[in-house]
Amino acid sequence: MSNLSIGQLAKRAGVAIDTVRYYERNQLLAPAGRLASGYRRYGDAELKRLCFIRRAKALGFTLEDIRGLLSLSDERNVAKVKRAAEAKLTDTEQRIAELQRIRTGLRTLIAACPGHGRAEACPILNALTEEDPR
Amino acid sequence: MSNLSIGQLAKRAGVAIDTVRYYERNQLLAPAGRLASGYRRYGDAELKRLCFIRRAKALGFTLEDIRGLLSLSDERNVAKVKRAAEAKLTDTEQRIAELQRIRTGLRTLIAACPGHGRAEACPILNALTEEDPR
DNA sequence: CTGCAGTCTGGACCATAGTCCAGAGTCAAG
DNA sequence: CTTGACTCTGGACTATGGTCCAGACTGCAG
Repeated sequence: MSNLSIGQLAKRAGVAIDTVRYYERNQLLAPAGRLASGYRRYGDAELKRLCFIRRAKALGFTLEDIRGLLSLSDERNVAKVKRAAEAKLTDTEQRIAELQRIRTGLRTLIAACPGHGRAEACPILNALTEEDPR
Repeated sequence: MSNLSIGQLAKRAGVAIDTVRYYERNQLLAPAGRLASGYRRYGDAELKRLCFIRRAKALGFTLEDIRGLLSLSDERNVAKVKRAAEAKLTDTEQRIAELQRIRTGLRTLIAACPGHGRAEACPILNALTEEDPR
């Protein structure tokens, strides 16, 4: 079992030292122990946990979500973990749909804009300028 | 030409009063003038400008972007406006692709997870827990 | 033993896009 | 004139996810 300083841990997990301490402040990752000097010490379990956090973040989970996932995985409650992943999938799909709506709007405007001439002929400016307080 | 108080302006544009003042602090929207008392007064131009901001935000532009668009539209520089919209489209497409990548990851994990049994059999936890610090 | 790199703490600060507050002053209807 | 609604300012506070800093202490190599 490795016995890592905060700097070594951070390097291995690919995050900043300050981020590790930030996670500790936010109850995501506690050190395995401390030296007499107060220096934090981490083992393999903490390294795995930190990698878990990094990967979950890459999947679009917030730190709040991850706190939940970690407590679930501590409980080894597979059903709850699956439901959390499904909820995050739904959420992700909604975000995609929203962005696609935006994309469609932009494409329409760009396609209709000559890109030169008077501003009055520019549908982008017109679409944005039109009074239409919903 | 209407002569609006900040409250009337905010109501017509469908935003909060504080938001109007926030936009002013951030150089997005200045009042047409002030009464002797210091009360802000707005005309049609400001109402249009505020609606512009609201609509651009709905299209996914940040306030920073919008500051740029507003100065372009002041310039009536259609080519630059079109290029800004195209840049935002590219940006939007990248965000969609990123979320789709996340969605694929989640779907794969969910499909492979039995939803019950031992945590070791849960691919969601395993995928997240695997050591693989890139 | 020296010196430098690493670590400690608490708190300030970053961007984003606001929201809310106190305390004072003002506007307009009745 | 009174009263209630509106507005003024400056600053604090929200959430998210960190980043940076000073000043002090520690660990380790040479």
